[in-house]
Amino acid sequence: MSAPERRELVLAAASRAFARGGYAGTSTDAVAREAGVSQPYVVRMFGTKAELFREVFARASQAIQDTFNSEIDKLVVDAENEEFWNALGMAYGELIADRDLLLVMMHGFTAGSIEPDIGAQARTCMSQIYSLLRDRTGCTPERAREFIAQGMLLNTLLAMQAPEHADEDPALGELSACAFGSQLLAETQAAG
Amino acid sequence: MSAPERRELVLAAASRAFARGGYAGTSTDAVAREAGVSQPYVVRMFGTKAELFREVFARASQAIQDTFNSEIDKLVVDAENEEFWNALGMAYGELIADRDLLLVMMHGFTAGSIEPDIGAQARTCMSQIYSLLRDRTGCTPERAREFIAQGMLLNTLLAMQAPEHADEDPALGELSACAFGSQLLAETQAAG
DNA sequence: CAAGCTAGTAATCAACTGATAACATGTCAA
DNA sequence: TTGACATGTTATCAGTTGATTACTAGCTTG
Repeated sequence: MSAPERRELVLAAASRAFARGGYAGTSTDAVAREAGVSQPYVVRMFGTKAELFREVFARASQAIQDTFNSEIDKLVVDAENEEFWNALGMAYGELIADRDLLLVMMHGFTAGSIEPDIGAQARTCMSQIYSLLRDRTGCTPERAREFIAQGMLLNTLLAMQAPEHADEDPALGELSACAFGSQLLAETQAAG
Repeated sequence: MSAPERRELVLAAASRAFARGGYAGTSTDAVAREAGVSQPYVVRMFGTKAELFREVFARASQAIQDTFNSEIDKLVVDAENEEFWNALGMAYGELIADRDLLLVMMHGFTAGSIEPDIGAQARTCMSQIYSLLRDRTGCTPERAREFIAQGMLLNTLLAMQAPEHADEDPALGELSACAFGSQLLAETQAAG
């Protein structure tokens, strides 16, 4: 297999592994096993574990921005209209099909105090998403904040596997249903 | 020093340490050094690292619920009134004085896939807070969701040290100011 | 004083981690 | 054919980690 192909394969495996364990909780060996290659190969391919995580995180960040951009391209932009924001929220739902993406983001947001480079990257990511929303929709800071806050709640509920355990806890189920919307909830339950 | 006193001391140290590094990223030795005791003593006092984290997390969870409960006791409950929710949000601000509390919560929310017991506890915590809000204010699921979502955004921004770096990135600064409110922002900047 | 309990520490361990170095294999151009 | 480069692996290492065991000093009670 060619190096770039293998690289993509390892990055995909790393995304799954980091999504599960976070930065500190995932060994390079775990990534290697997930990718079906040897551990030293993973390390040499990316230099350090931190570099590998940063690349995985950068791709997740880019994927989210791409999704928002393409969705805003499609929609009639009207920041005053709740329908518009619902549609944009549904676009975030597309991403939920790839759970790992959001979990990697989530872990990146919390890994900053342990690995300052990751922290800086996480802040840049958040800043870019906020700027994207503001610039392309012309909305108020409050509206953008509310939208992002909703996203953070979804990330958190996903991270704690709330949808999968919704039936065990009525209150948690109600919150999950309310946050994800009923159809997305069914998807995430099936996935978990 | 008596055992219960020492225990409190170690728990406080563990709270600081875990807030910094998260569950996986913090060693029992790091906690021990922070507390000024030996590493084996920390382990024997709590059995395992996971047990220690769970106790730290349980206290953080309880503190947040206590804050909400006592604030709701003080306020005139009116779930339709935005003033009421602003006041409750400000109560969350009291907690920001103890940054570690929120960071421990945040890390607990993401540690579930690595340590299932912690995951279950995190879900219970979220469920209790949601139930508390719903039961004591009589608000709609949507209103409770929005309030919690706002809290998750604050946690995330704190975790990525957004307030401390607000001046380096105008967009991030604007988001932070909007999320925390300007006076709380100043506090968190001073703390960081 | 001696026996026992409490509050600790020092020494040690096996497992794991990220990283390095050395080696193997295949392919392709001169 | 041979040499160089690309794509990997095996072997190895020093440091860290959570946990166990055995020990010690101080207090208290009979």
